[in-house]
Amino acid sequence: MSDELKHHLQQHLLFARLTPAQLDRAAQRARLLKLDEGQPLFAQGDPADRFFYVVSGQIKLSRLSPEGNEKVIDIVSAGNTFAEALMFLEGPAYPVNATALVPSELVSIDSRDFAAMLRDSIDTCFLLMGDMSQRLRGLIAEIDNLSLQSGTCRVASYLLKMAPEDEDQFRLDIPKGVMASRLSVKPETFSRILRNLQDSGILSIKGAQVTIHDRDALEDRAEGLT
Amino acid sequence: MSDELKHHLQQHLLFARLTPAQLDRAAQRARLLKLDEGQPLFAQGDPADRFFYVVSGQIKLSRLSPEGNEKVIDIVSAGNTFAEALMFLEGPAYPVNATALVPSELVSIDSRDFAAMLRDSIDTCFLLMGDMSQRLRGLIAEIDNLSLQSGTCRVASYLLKMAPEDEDQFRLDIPKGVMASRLSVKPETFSRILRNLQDSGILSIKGAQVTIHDRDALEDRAEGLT
DNA sequence: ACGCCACCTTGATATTCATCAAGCGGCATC
DNA sequence: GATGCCGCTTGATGAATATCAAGGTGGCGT
Repeated sequence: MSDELKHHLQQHLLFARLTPAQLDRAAQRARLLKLDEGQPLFAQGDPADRFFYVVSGQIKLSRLSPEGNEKVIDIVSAGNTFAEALMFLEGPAYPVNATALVPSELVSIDSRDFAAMLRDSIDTCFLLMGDMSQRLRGLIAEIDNLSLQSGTCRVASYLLKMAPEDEDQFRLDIPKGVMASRLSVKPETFSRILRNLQDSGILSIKGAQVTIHDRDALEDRAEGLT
Repeated sequence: MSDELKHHLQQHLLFARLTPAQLDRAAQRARLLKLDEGQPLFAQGDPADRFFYVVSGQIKLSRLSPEGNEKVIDIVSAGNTFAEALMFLEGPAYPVNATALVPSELVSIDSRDFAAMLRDSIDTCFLLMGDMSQRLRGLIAEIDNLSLQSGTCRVASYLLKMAPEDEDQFRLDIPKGVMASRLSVKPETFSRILRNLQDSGILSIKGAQVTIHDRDALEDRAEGLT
């Protein structure tokens, strides 16, 4: 049982530099959990004493406005961790809601315990700092996107990011409504933007199936050149 | 000379847990620099091999869109560091522009050197991780603000954050145009929002001098209750 | 004190996007 | 196969904010 956990954890960079003894200890304190589709993991404001590694599935991180509007901050997919940066705060509370988009398996790790172990693994500290650094860069890019770019730009660049390099055809792996919120547009607007891109002959969409016809034009849209 | 630098650095948490020898070494490799009003420090995309501590003045961090629009990400004031999180990235490039808003003094520190020193000061690692953690939380709050709140909300909460707890009168310490960009509204819109708040009797503004008449009402606006 | 310049304000208009309301279509259930 | 639900789409309208275009206004140097 603990072996299965170890096996999972070893997949992730954060655990790569631990000694076997440390990994054992981490695995002993870790728990495997399964979530159904739509099942919440934690809510914004809950005390944050654990962080998570996604073995399989997709976890939606979102925030709720007082009026009840939801903004999806990110979708975490298999092989990634989340909430690990909270380990270092004083009275840590999760700043977001976490919900499974599809049936998912997670490993949950005790933050305090892991932090204690970090003191004996400076290499892991550095890995973790690199990780946080990238997240910071990502969030700054996100803010840039939100304040400097139109909805169309955001949709276009997201599609480009989703699309495999060498293949013009692919499937959207998350519901359009969720994707819309991720990009900070309403579902209606998202739909219209996609329609617009189709009418311009840049791509076509059938359900979740996307076919890009003119990648260059799509890149232009992503840059904001009408 | 190096003593002056040491004195400055000791003010900041990041250097609090270094041994005297480590602090000496950091100070030797550090440089003091002065910027005139409006003088750029680095540009978005420049190779990022140093980070900075603000001794006095204000540094504006901003991003530029392809069309030339500027979005102010943050204003760093005396006693704070910035760009330290880039230390852990591979081919680090500054993700923002940095410019002095007023004549400023900075200490610049060699990232690679400091990172090397970090290996011998796990305590400092933890301080740094706490620091990054807070920044992450701040950026998430920022994204929340941008996508879930109106311009008026953002202005109202910013004013509340600026205002001293116990005093209803204070001065805006940065130009309104810069503040507008910080809050992701155009200067015209910013001006109109302020006018609106004045017309509602919530506050009055004369130049940079702000007087809050009804703090409760301002808090309501900040929450989005019209 | 004068004039200049940068910053801010104000007004009129245009654009983007949200909201409201309705219809469509697939998919699961019965 | 009918029923109903949910997610998506489409249309019509409205609100928030940007843009364009003129004025203020204050600070600063001469």
